[in-house]
Amino acid sequence: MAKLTMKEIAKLAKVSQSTVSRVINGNEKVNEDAAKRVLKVIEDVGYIPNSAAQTLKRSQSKIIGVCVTETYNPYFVELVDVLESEARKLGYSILLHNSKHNPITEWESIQNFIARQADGVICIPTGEYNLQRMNKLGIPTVIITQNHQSLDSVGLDHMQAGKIAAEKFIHAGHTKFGFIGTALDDKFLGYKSVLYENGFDFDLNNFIRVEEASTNNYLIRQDIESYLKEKKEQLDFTCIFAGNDLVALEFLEMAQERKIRIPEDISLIGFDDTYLSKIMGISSIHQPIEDMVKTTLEVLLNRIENEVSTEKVNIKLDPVLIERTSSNYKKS
Amino acid sequence: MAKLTMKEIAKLAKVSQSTVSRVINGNEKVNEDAAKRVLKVIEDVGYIPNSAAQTLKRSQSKIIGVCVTETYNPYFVELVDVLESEARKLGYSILLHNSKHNPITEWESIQNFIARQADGVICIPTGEYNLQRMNKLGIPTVIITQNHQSLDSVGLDHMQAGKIAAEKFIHAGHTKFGFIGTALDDKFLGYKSVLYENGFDFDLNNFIRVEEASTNNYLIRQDIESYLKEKKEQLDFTCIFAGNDLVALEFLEMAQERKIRIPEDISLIGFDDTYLSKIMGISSIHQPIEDMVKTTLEVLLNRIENEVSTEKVNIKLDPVLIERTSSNYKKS
DNA sequence: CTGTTAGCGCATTCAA
DNA sequence: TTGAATGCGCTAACAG
Repeated sequence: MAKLTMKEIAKLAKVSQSTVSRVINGNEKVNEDAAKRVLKVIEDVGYIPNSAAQTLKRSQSKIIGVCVTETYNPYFVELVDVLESEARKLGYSILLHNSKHNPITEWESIQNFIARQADGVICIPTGEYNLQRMNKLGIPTVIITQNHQSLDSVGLDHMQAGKIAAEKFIHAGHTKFGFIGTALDDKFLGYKSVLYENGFDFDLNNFIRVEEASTNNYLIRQDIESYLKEKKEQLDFTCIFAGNDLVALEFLEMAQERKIRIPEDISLIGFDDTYLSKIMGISSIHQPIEDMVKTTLEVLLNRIENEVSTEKVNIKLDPVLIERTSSNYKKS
Repeated sequence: MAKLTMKEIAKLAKVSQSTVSRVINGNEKVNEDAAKRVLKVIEDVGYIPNSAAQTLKRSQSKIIGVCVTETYNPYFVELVDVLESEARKLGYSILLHNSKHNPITEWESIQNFIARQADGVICIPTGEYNLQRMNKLGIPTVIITQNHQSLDSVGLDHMQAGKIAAEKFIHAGHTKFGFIGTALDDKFLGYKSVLYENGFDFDLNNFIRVEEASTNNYLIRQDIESYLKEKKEQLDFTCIFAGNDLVALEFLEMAQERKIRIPEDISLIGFDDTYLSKIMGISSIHQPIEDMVKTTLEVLLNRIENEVSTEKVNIKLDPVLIERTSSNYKKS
């Protein structure tokens, strides 16, 4: 099946090539009879318009470039999944890239999106590295799952998530608090602030630091082990909030190996509410993926369609704690 | 940053547009001085060639369309991940679609790939539905993770996987065998055949049927529950091989709830060797993802570059059993 | 309502 | 070595 062009369809249907274009795009009036003929030929030969040509002509590709940082976390997988199906409903295809937390790769991806004339970009940034450049791109871009003032963004209120976790722990009667995650995380800030407001202290010795780059079980485990080694296996907290479910999971496994009971000895709350937490019975803070995706797409399409460069939009969605067994324990 | 074209680069560098094209593509000789100027301008203004135009002109898009059936199974996620990074190394971008096991969606995706002038297609088919049509597409296509004689394919030897599981169980002293998975699965055939060869019978009452469409924990669980109900909660086997890790996981959870000990009461082997099995300690049959992806890409690129329509290639890779605790038990 | 024409941005042939 | 000219497949303005 050699590739057919409109010209050939036109010849077969005995009309001009522009008429074929008209019936395909269906905006202008075409003689009913001619239209039928054209449609039949298209059907018969299985003609599909060349979108490279359309893109060139229309200066519009109907492509959205999506760049994520990893797919190890099931949360991102679901995000991409929803993104793809929602975008498809709106007539867009997804060009998917995975930066693997590498800013250089990220930038290459963005360049690729530009080269391919993507109408818009949705990005989970690797950090601040490329944000400025992205801003000057001249292509609508929205950040998802995070908030950055310099660009349109829709994320979760991470600060609020931390607060919710802290409140839960405080209400359950805990007095010694732990945190496990990356160094710079609004969740930690929110967590800590609620502790202070309630007269508690956060002891930095109870911060188990996980590297940004620790994106798989094994690496996270190493971070935990090295913490334990440093602390001579002594844990001085009765509850802990984890920056994401992967981290929560590894903490849980580590605890089980050491006969630390969850939640009796240590209560645990994770983040993302992926099925990892579901299968392991880990309480977790839920991110509304569908909402987030739909909102993101709305913001993006709005930028694509009305290029009025109004102020940046920064939307923060609300987190919800999903309670499971890992935090189901009240201190006397 | 308005979008720049070659023409404008040419003007800025005081050369003709074709010269700019020459220095970018670098095949033809260009005056060294002029080349330098062009490169500088490109660098300065951040020019990126419009690949829609290139695609149109070259009849080559450097896009590979990838259509998977789901991303719920982490195995597919990893597959896509590796696919993307390997394809990128080879200068290709991935257009990713998710058919969600719907043949209509699948066909739409393929059409989209054609419209976008994809140079090749890699597909995990939803079934036999679109295979014939795909074959007549005139665009190189290879099936991954499955084998179909009518198209190029690279998959695992599922039959062999079933055999390995059966052998393991037989050697461990089992005499009553179970299987959980979809109805038509070569793994089951392999499994059964080894049982027969060794003088055992497979009792179809021990086949827990999971629907093809049961692609998440909840649906799988329903299939299991309805089986248990039918059998009045009586399980007449001491070992079971699961068609994939998700299914194995649900079986495990169901068993735990019912105080059925794994592996003491029932030994379990899963399939795919995803991290689900790793975190749950489920023995599982490993699929060599990297091998599979690289081989697939090799086959595909070979088709793209030399359109010699030789015989179909059907490659079957070897499965390997990764033993964990869920099968670590010898019947006396 | 329809055909002719121009041109999107680029690679490439042909002259110079 | 280089510029001018052509055309990839399509949309859209224009003239009929």
